[in-house]
Amino acid sequence: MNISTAAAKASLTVKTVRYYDSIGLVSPYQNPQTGYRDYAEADIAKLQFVGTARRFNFSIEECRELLSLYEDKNRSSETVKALTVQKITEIEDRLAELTALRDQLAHLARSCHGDHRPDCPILDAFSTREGLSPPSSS
Amino acid sequence: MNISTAAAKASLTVKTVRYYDSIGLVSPYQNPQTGYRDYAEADIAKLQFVGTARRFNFSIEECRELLSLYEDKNRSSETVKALTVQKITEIEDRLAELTALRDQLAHLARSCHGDHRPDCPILDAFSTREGLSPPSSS
DNA sequence: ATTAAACTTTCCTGTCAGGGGAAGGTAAAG
DNA sequence: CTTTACCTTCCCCTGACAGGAAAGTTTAAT
Repeated sequence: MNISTAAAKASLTVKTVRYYDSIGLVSPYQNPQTGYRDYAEADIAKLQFVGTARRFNFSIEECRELLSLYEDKNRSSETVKALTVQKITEIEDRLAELTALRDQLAHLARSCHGDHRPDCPILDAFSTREGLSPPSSS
Repeated sequence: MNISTAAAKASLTVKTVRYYDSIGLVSPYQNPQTGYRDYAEADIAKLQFVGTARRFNFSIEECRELLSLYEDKNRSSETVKALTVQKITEIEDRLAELTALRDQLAHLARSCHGDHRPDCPILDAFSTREGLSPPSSS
């Protein structure tokens, strides 16, 4: 199967699929005469697997780890669960940060009259940093 | 004031401060003899301003816009408020996505026994994609 | 059979916001 | 005067691809 059909089946772009080959994540058979990649069904399954894991915010390296677990018939589920739980924690940390960020911006927006007068509480808050504690990291 | 003192006062790294000069965001006086940057108090204020805006998730280009508004004595606050409100919307969209992501991962983690048995509902979910609708974009 | 369209390949550059480090010049302290 | 601690520019690296050029291949139409 050619790369564009494979990409379509996995709901990925051709560029992405080629990239996954280049980093050794999902490497299909390559015709020595033409250089064309030839994707088997097993490759499609891997691409779909990676695509789903990526949509779940797993990094490429985490996908590589998950993929090796996926292919390991003697795998145990505890490693996968640990990875997932860790990912959940990361997401919750990010959620807390973003929520604090939104609340502070919303507070600033409420205090800003938003008309043509030159004074602006938002800019003042950014420049003085008094009574304002922006999140430590974004 | 030398660059490392300026960076410390603005709670930024030297690399970051030098980068802000290189892109014309905050450019101090530069001694023609030595090539050393010399930061005035007004430059420090700008660096602090940008640092705060960055911590509030504004992009460099948005910081550039905010900075020009900050320096414009005849500014109106409506532009700043519009930018802030838009940023709040972006953050809320991101919050919704991340919340859905966390819920789905949490659901998968709960269904996984996490022991040494080889079957793993998480990996199964990633490979079959049935009964599972991952967020469209991350 | 020829040609044109539609694929494919590799390679290079760009994104965003800097980080890391080398080579070389300068300033401050002992 | 020497050592240490700065400073400068320059180039490559990050993650996860996207865009596009130049060149080869396959497929469909003529």
